[in-house]
Amino acid sequence: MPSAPSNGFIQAAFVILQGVCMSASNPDPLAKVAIRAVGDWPTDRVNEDGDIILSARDRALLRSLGTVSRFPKNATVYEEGMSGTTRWLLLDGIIRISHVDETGKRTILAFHWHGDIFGLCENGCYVNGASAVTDIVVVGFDRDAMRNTLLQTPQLQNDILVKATADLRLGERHMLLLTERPATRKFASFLLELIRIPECYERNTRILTLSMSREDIAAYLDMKIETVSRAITELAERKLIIRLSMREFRLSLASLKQFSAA
Amino acid sequence: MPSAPSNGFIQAAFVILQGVCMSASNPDPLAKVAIRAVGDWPTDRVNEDGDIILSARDRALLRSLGTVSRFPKNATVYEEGMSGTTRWLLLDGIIRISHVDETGKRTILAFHWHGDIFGLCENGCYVNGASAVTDIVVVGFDRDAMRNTLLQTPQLQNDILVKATADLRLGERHMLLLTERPATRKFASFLLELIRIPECYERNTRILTLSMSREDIAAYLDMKIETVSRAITELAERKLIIRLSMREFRLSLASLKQFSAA
DNA sequence: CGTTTTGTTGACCTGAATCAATTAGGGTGG
DNA sequence: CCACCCTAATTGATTCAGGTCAACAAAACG
Repeated sequence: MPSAPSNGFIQAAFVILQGVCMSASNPDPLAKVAIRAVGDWPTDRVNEDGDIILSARDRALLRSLGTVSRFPKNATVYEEGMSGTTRWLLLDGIIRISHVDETGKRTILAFHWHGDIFGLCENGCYVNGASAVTDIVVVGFDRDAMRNTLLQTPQLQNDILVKATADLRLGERHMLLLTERPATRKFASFLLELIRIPECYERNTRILTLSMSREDIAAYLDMKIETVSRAITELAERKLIIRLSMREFRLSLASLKQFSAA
Repeated sequence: MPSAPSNGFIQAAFVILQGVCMSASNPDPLAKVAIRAVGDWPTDRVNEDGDIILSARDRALLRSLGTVSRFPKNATVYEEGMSGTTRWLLLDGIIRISHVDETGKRTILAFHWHGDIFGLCENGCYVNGASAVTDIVVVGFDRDAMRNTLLQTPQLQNDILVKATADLRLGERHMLLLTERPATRKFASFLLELIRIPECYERNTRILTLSMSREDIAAYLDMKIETVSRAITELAERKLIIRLSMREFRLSLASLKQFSAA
């Protein structure tokens, strides 16, 4: 059976959480099983939330195949270089995927939300680290069991392929973000990426909620926290955003888009 | 039947090439059909060249499904925003995938070599442009025909999924490259990426051949051509590379790796 | 409340962009 | 084969956006 995480540290986090979180939250987290494909897909494949439409049978398959774990904010799901082949599906909360280079600089390669799959490995080791930005609920799948299942359920495998393709596109968008300049424009474009995530943006009130710290944003955009801070200040001065709190802004969507495209 | 490209310009390039190149090269280009997954994969899935091991039946399927086209150096396969849903498999030569932003800046999101698949689209339009760095041979697949085929051949679909996963990793590596600094170190790491591509690097002689211009390199690394040039000069001065010609260097692998990790 | 962490602001400095001038190659036709 | 042209690449001088270092303010936490 798949994968209670095999590393001692993670084991601990897992066990602690069984106690800490389990009671406080959804008694059947697997009810939430969904795979999300951000982007523009034919409506027969993806519902209005961006979730790929799974058959009852495929949902049941995923449920039977996976093992649920919970981690608290800032816990490590796995570390870079750690051996392991579990693939993870995020049910709830936010994950950051990060890489630390030889000089010690940390880069965040992606944030993930519900319905995202993560856990890239090479030679049986994770190539990046994954840690929780907020409290999270994940499902772990044994890589080989998953592969065997996919080979027997072509439609589900196709859904995963659509997901991978969507993630390729997201990677491209992140790359383009990294090359944007000046810094304020880059940050504005980052905000516009976030409004695509329902968990972050309330359409009616136009309130965007940053769930991550300035440090995480800086690591995602390849900037320094001071520069992020200055970018926020400049956008506020130009009245493109209104600060409601440290991590909540009301956006002037049209002007932001115009500024971002300038 | 799949997809002679529907756009007039491409049609023209295609037709011209039927005459110009067809005779000068492999009479059966489809013999080369292969899908490549760069990275470290179990040896039962990928051969020593990095090509995914396809069954004779799956290779035959791909051949029957695809239409071969040829394009000369610098020709456009498709333009950003162009409508079309053909997915392409590159058989020979080098392709650049590029995006032009609102300010006119061109970013190269990827270079592709034999065995790579390209042609991401959203809402029936290509999200980036693809053009030939060298003369190329490609196979075009109709998206829907391809999808139907994949649903009926789980093993082939799994191979494509492995390919997509490999490309996700390549995207991450590109992202990390973009965040490297200073510029000379970034460029050194770029050279180390290229030695993974058999077409670019001759192991015995340690000669690396850049098939693309300084301009392309700059667009891929998010630098200016002057900065690329200065980086090359610095690496040569430090004796980490020896210039053999404008686009050929002999590498001091160990010192380059050390420098790149500094 | 005091303490610690997180975020902001200011002053200064540096590495890459910019602008400008050459130089080297590659291709063409005489 | 060489002279010419045109493009690609290099080098130099200067500027500037963002990094760095340092002080401070504002939340979060116990």
